[in-house]
Amino acid sequence: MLSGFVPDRIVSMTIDIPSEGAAAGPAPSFRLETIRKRADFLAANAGKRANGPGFTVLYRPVGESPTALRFGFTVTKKIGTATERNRIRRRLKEAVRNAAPRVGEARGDFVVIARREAINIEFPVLVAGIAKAIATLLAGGGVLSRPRRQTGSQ
RNA sequence: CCAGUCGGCCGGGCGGCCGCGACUGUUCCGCGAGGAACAAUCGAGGAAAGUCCGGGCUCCACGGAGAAACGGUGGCGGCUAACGGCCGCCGGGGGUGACCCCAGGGAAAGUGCCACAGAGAUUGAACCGCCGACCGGCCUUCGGGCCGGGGCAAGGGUGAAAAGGUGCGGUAAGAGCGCACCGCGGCGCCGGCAACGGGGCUGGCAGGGCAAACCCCACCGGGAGCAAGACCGAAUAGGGAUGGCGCGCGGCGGGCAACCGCCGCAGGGUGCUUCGCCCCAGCCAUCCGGGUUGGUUGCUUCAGGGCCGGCGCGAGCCGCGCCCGAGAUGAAUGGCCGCCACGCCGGGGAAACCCGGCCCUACAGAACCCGGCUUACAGGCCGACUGGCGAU
RNA sequence: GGGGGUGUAGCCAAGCGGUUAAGGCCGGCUGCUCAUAACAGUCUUAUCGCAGGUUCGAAUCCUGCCGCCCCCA
Repeated sequence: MLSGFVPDRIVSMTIDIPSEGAAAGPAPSFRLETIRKRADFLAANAGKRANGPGFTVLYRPVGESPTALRFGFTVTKKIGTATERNRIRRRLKEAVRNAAPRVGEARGDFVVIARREAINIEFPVLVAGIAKAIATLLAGGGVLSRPRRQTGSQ
């Protein structure tokens, strides 16, 4: 039963993020592995989540996964037109590609869910936000995802 | 120079670093399916959009074909694979003009509707009016006057619309009553492929509007859509076949039999008990078929675009000579930066232009492929033409 | 990819060719009450989603757009 579930909010710890050189300088080579199966997205839904500027990150530590680190991107139709959705997803992917190597050896599935504000957020802010969210999740922080309520009983 | 009309085009450029997808090549890894690295090449649009039409392609249905029903289209001719698209022409309307707009067949096939106002609204009428020729009556100064019967539809008024319009004649007043012109109907003639135009004779006029009301006529349309369709096919559960082992007793029914179904008893489980409820058959092996997640294919080179030459007023057609060519699939074409154009502002200059600064760069993302239509769009370029003003 | 519905005042809505577009809620004012509510009376509020067209006349009919909602694969 889902009734006895109490989401324990964990205090978000501040993590040192190298602020200088966020946008300048060539990003280190990093190959982005993306999630493509619907089942993997649904599985990540049950894990912890952390919010950033213009997005939410879901984390699912997968031990036996063949690839150690994978990222998925979700941009729903409600957010905007096709051009806007494309732009948001590409910027988020690039932000992840710039931010991911700084958090060290991460393992598991991360799903980035975009919000509409992501289209106007400065790119360095996006990169820093992604790095912070990933670090928070890897350190065990974040908020547990609430299970979806089935009936409207109060 | 100002104002305007029409048509066509562009939709920032160059470069650096780090990335993405496809294909080809080389190398490496792997028994293999396949994977990795590197290099070269290519990698969004004029609307890729809306999904409003038309096709190709695929499957389904159907003897060929036609009809009914339903839906669509609607001047004529042409273009086209086809179209509700485009071109040319005709007719009507608007504009000084360039030019623009029009669902533009049929109202004597039938049905229906036309509110309010108005006297009258469709086999239509006389409210205010006009007349006093004709008939009757009264009066008379014998000129005529008045009243009634009656005649009329010109004028007023109502309306979107009131039995052709204007003018002259005519008349008591009037009226296609007569005439001229215009409009309309009928019949020839001429021009044109045709829509239609021109002109002749003739008819005094036959008769309202609405078909984006039902309808009639002509023409067109079978349905669904690449998530179409084809192939491969995991785990788990379930289905079928065969074999092995197992399957309490009795009755009834079916069957040659193996066996199957139903009922009762026995047995087991639950439960304190009566009662009640549930179980009473499978397990294993091999094979087969359906099928979900997933994968492969369809999948991009064809009614393709551009240059050139020829034909056509044009839409287009022909010729091949040359050049070009996205293919993703939780979905590639991106992130950051520099310079320069374009634009704006300020300053200088007679001008070309120079210097400094700043901002903007729209609408928007392929999803099987084409032809159109419609809608969105910062800024800019080119050409043709019209009207006005000025100069020569 | 395919299909359906809907848009009328701040809200819910009727009207589907004919004067000036019902009705209810809300709001304003007045009465009643010591006061509020309720009740009674009265008043205001409409580019009929937008743009063209047909018609004498359009919220209504036709065409093209726009927004919102829903369904199927």
